[in-house]
Amino acid sequence: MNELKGKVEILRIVAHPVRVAILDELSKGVKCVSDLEDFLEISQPNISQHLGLLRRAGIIDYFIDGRLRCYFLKNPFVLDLLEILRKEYDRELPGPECCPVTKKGTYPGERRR
Amino acid sequence: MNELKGKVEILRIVAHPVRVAILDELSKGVKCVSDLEDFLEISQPNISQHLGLLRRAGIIDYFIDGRLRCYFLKNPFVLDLLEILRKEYDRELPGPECCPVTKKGTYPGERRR
DNA sequence: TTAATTCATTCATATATTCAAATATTATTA
DNA sequence: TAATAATATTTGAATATATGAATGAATTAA
Repeated sequence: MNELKGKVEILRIVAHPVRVAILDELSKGVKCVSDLEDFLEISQPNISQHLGLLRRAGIIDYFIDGRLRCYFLKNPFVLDLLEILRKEYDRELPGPECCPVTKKGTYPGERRR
Repeated sequence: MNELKGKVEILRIVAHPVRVAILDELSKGVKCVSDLEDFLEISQPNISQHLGLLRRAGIIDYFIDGRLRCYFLKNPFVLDLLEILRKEYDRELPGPECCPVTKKGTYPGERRR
């Protein structure tokens, strides 16, 4: 799970509005599928598909409680991801004026001759 | 850029190995396209397409220096994202045994009757 | 002006994703 | 054992994405 490649794959899986909503909800605690049904506005089979994707990617897992499947978060990287998804970003980055050398030894802003 | 929706869209754009590589490189400083060509193993037109995507998403921008286009990072959320992509995660999350109530008032682990 | 450099755009094709609809599975309850 | 509840799987159609190939600016150098 530590190589970049694996994390990019996780990113790809997470990068869907419904799946982010599911993960955000799971970050508050264990939920069964019908809990999720209550607050997502999509069909149960569709929810199930998203859960399957997330589970096969190792992002979530479940245990069985009676006839409920109780899903929970399993992946610490995703927790950090959720955190920055919730964070406020008010400004853009400072411009590049201060920055390093490009290929041929020019500095940004400096005109090559 | 602050609503969740926009960030999920950014995630979707970033979630590609080549684009992560580009962004990681840009996080070190301004680079022109031919700098990127040197260390990515894909064709220039393909690099250009990825740059175009990233630019249209507001993630990067460029200034012109002679005949070079010097690209730089523009989005602070993406900086945080790159940071957690580089971070080490050695353990899984603790299990759910400690956790909140599911829909019908059962506790995880507790059997419903 | 011509040629070279640097980068972008367009197009075609292969592949992947999304979602709905129908159906299946599994555990519990009657 | 049959019925029900909770959830999963499969299939298929629409759409989106990825990438290579070819081509097209724009700028600069000769």
